[in-house]
Amino acid sequence: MLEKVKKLRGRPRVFDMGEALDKALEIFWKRGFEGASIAELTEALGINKPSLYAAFGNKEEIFKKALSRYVAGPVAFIQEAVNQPTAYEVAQSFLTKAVEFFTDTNHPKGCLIVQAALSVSADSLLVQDLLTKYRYSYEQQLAKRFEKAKEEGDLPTDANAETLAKFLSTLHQGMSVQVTSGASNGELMEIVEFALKSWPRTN
Amino acid sequence: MLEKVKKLRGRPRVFDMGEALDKALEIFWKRGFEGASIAELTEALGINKPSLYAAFGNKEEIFKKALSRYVAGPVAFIQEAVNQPTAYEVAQSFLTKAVEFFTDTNHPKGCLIVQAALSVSADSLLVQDLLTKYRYSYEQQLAKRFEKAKEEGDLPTDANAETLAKFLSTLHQGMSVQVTSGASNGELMEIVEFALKSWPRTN
DNA sequence: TTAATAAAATACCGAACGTTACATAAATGT
DNA sequence: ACATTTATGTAACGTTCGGTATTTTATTAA
Repeated sequence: MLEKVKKLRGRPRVFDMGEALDKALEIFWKRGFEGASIAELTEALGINKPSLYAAFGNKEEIFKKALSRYVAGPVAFIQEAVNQPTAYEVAQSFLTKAVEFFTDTNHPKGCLIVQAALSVSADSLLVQDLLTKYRYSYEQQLAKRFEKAKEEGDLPTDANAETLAKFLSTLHQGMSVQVTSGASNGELMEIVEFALKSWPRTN
Repeated sequence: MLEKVKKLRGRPRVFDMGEALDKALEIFWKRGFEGASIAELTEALGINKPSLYAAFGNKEEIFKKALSRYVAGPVAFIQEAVNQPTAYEVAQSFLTKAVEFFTDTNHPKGCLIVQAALSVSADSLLVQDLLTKYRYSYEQQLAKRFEKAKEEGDLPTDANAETLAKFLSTLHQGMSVQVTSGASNGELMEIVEFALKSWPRTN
């Protein structure tokens, strides 16, 4: 069994980079990109500003690296949803898992990608745009899955895959707002149940 | 016909306060509460900082006064929706007018109350909370209207007025995010049409 | 003509912002 | 032992932040 710790030269880092990024992620999640200050980040991480900059780069780069952890970890449930056997189950899985995620008390409420840079100053338009593109790419994953469902006869041929995907995406984004405003798991689940009533099926 | 302009003492104000608030509103609408800087506000208004502070107070008070114009003007369509004769028409009016409003090119896209203070620093939690309460009060207006619809036999007795209201509210908030991300009037209208398919009716 | 009033313009306040120079400490390679 | 490498802590950088003290200007009342 190989030891992965190859001894590095120089003074050893006193903090774990992964843990540090997770803490930074939590701050960005709560405060948004601009609402999170470098001072708040370094305080939460227990390190000094030069250490933060040396390890991760400037604020935008710290955010992007925290975002990578977010999409690799918490948000991976989207893949799980897309892999469901039927379009209905894809939609149901996507929405219910989103609700579970949003109301999980182990991390800040709501969705980082939805909220972290919705309204920003002119300095942060690149970050705003980055998150917009992330949202769209997730929506497109759903749309492609529903196109496949039409080919498989699982959705009616007159169903609009893009509209269904955008409908789910819109509900998801709205629920993210709702949960940060205090909506409960139960309330959101009722919304999900109602929203799925009109889901198109072939039989 | 009485002249309303009673001559005031002192140097006359060179800007119109209503117009100034409307311009401030537009900045807050685009940038959010924290994303809008006093410098950007004064530049847009064409006045100096002391004039702004003397006329309206500090940043939070300027925001609140701009917000008052927003709820009295653009957002008045909610009253119109609630006054529709049936629950279905209430929902339809609410969503379609929201889409028209969101995509109106005469002002920034999306909803100020949804977006202006979703993710903020610890300094602006009061503003964040204020907007959350506004959202909830609008949702409650819808819920009360649907309770009335149940009494009138316009909605099934087993319908949950709160859930229906929260469903509409969630869609509204999600569409606000969608439109700031580039969604078109047509795309949102398709979502609205789909969302209304499962609306409960008594016959 | 002068006093009183109120807004304008200039110029500044301390604090916080993101970011970095610089000297020091702790490890390894030779 | 000593050079090299890399992270650390302190302390500062220039800029922007929200907010204001002070002086000047424009108007009305007396």
